[in-house]
Amino acid sequence: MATIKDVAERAGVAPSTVSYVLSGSRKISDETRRAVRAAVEELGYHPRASARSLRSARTRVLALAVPRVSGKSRGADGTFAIDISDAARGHGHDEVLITDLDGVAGMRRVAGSGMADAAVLMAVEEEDPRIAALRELEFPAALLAGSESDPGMPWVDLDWEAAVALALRETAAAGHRRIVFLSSADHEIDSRRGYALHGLRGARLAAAETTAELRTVPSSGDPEELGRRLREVLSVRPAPTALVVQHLILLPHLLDEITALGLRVPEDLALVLVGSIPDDLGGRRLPRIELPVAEMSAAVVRLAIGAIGADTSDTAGEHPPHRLISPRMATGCVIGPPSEPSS
Amino acid sequence: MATIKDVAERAGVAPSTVSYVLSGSRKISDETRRAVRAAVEELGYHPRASARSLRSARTRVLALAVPRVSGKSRGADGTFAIDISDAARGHGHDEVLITDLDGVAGMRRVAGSGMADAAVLMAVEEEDPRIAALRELEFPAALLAGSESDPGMPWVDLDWEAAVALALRETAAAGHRRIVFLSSADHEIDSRRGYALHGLRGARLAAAETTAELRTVPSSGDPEELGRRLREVLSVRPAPTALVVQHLILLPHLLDEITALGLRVPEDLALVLVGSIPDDLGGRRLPRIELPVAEMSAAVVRLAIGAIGADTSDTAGEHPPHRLISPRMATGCVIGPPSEPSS
DNA sequence: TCGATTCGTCGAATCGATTCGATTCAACGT
DNA sequence: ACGTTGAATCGAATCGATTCGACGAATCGA
Repeated sequence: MATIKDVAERAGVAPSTVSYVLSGSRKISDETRRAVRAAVEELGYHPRASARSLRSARTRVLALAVPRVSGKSRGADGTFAIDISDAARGHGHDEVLITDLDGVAGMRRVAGSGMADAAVLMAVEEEDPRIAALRELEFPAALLAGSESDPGMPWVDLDWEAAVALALRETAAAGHRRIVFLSSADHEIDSRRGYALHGLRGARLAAAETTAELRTVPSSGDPEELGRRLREVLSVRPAPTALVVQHLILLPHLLDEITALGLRVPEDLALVLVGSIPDDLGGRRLPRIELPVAEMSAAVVRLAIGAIGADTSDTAGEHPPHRLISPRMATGCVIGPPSEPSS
Repeated sequence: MATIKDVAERAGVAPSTVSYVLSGSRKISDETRRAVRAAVEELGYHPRASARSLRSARTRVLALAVPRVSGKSRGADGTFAIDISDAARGHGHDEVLITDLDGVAGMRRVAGSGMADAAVLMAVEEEDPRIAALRELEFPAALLAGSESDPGMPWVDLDWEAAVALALRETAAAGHRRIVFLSSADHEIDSRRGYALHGLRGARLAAAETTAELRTVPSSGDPEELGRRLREVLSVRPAPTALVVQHLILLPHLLDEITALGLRVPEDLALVLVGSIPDDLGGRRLPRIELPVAEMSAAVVRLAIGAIGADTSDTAGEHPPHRLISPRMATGCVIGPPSEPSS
């Protein structure tokens, strides 16, 4: 493979001159510049990443720590991984995947060997041990999930409170008077995941401002248990006419249960999803609050790259940037009115 | 961050000695070795990846080229990305994601800057331009998909022919006499995707060896069209009792259509999936031929790493290794018998 | 015509780890 | 007593790009 020396020889200049032409950090005569450019072209020269980052102490690589805890589907994680990579490329960076089962070990490896300039952490739990490790290593990072308990770390998250509130508000506005909110699962609430807690808060918010009857039921990681709760809540009379769902992992199973109850969607029961990606739907058009994956990815990459310059020294004074992404209804889907007018 | 020089100073030896202790490539006395080990521990020393790979011309990184064509769901891609990363770690390698919309440009970038030692290409089409680029760049690679038209490239794929044949054979063995095989979509067949063609061949194979009535219908990327074809094929009388599906992207939509026809699964219609990952199912237990993601990932990583040493010179003689993964039924699910005995 | 300034380019040091001789020192044989 | 062998360690070159100080030539003003 061609090196900068080869290019220099071919152009009849010194290697440093080639470097200046490429970086533009010093003025070079038109004539020389043309000669160098031609040599670069002819040899198909590409600077070697390892040499460049050895010298500059910058790799132009972002590390993405993928969650390995069971729970959220890996499908959404993959979607994020791809969109984050795209966003990183937009800033001239590449992305390595950190999939170590021991997340802390993975962080130590990346930070220690200097393979990346910063990390993006997905699906952060409160009190995530990786965050402590990152802080100890003084490694720049941004989180893809809100984290109240960890000030000093930049993060991005969907405004789950607003998202759930919006979904409920829109459902009520469509004319539904008896609405069920199927929130995050028990175990997610128990482990104090931000999206779970904020979703519940959004439901309370919406309940306070509507005259519709609103019942909140936690979901479950166990399909059987989820089915039981669903049957119970839908058997109340008069029956609810709308179901707003935040816990989408078991969505297909949910649809099976609804079908088994003899209910059609959306004729008998309106179904509204909160925070879904198109992949979840498999070609169906259900009304939903989108999870703006591209927007969140772009934001978290910006924060991670922004954290590279800022050292711990000046972090003391300023508080790091956070970003709550506003929810939107997906375009092209409307919530239908209840079948029996109730006003 | 600590360098090898710091470690050497602290241990009272030369940097080269530290290197020899760490690599074990020369004999070092117990005493010195202990001193060096202690210094490494105390300073938390980690060799810098950029320096190491500049010198050794090895990055210990694999590039994963993620497909950006619409079609196959990104969910499965994400699952593969994670499992491939795990497999790579098992061989001491990390994984960068190449998500460039222009796949060839991405390959050129990685190969040119030497950020990775080899590439893994997902979802390869026949006549994939990336393969030509890789060959021209003499960059080691392995493909995650069979490729008859590209000898000279190692690849791994599920044996789709055997998978479809197995699914049909098992369905017939469960007592079904009228079976519909919903194959890959038109556009996949037209673009000569390996899994599509082999799946069809598997259906022909199974048809030749069974007495059951077997009808093959291509799927469609368009939900409406898919619905039309499904209604048509299920309205034949006497009605088919089993549906074997290879095209899983629109599975939820498919289930909706079946429900809309007033059919229950599996009571009225047995449903068997070919090449699915657990994520596809959302908690449901449907009989299916698994897509052995972990096994395929491990195999493709082995091939990619194996291709690193082997240069084009000796590739001329030997043909590169291929690996067809044998299909298996997922455990814990059985195909039910048809409701009206037909024998 | 001579010093000062500017412009364009070069040479050498640097980043951190690896690796190939070279060197030191002890033990050994004659 | 002296050369020989071998074990353990050191020193220096190397990988490829970046960057700072220096240097020669051209240009300017006086």
